[in-house]
Amino acid sequence: MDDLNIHNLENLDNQPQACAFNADCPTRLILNRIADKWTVLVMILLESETKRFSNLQREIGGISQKMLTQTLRGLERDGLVSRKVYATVPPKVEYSLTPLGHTLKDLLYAIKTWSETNIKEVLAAQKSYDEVSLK
Amino acid sequence: MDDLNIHNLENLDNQPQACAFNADCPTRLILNRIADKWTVLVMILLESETKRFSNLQREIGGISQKMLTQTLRGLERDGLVSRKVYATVPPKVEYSLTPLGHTLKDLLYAIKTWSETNIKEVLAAQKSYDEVSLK
DNA sequence: CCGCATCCTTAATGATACTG
DNA sequence: CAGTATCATTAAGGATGCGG
Repeated sequence: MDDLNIHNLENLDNQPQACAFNADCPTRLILNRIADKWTVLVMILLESETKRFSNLQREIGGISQKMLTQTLRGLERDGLVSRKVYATVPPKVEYSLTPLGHTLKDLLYAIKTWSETNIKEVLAAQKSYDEVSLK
Repeated sequence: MDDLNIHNLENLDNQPQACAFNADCPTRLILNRIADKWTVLVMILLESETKRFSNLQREIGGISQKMLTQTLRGLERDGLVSRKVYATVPPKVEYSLTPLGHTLKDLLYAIKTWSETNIKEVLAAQKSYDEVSLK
């Protein structure tokens, strides 16, 4: 695994194919994981405590059962979320962050904080852009 | 604009519809912007210096002209990127981050750093997950 | 050089029904 | 409750050609 195509992102002009900028670099996988519509929301909820499937679905507005399942499976496959099944009737499944998942805490909250801080400015920019486009 | 549905993310159990967890909250727009396949790559390139369209396309492996245009337009609309057209023949268009865009610098680099730091562990987790699934 | 418009293909998501 | 499976729908993306 030491031959992964991971390079320094500095001096990009001298390394046009560096790291994630190379379509074949595995680092792209991480970007595509974070760049998932639901990943951030699911992980922020799991960051504070273990939660059940139905709990997550109730708290995340607009997510379908299919999408939640898909997101959780992807996160589990990436080693960010762990899934614990209780052999009871009815079944009970608990999701939590793995230690690796918890290392994303600061990043997740940075995204949350930036979003909340700058949403108004972004909306204003959109409004302005759209008005100009109408001319 | 003071009536935006932005709430505290703490005590989520008491606020199941808080903020980005509400499908109708505008904060979702920000998540969907960051959760764009190309946003992070484009913005990291523009963070250090102004770049031309063809320059960006050359440096981002795998992005099509259509997707780069679409990403840049979206970022421009959100007030994160500014576009400067030179009325020359042939035309020259320069892209750079706005002051608002620059405020994402730390976040962008946090994503980059986390990705580079943990890519091996994620790949190992995927491999392990896939092997178990085959049984 | 930049990038829009069009057509076409493929991937993502939603809706519904069913199971341990 | 927590899914899986299937089908239908929609959205995303690629390819090509044209125009400022």
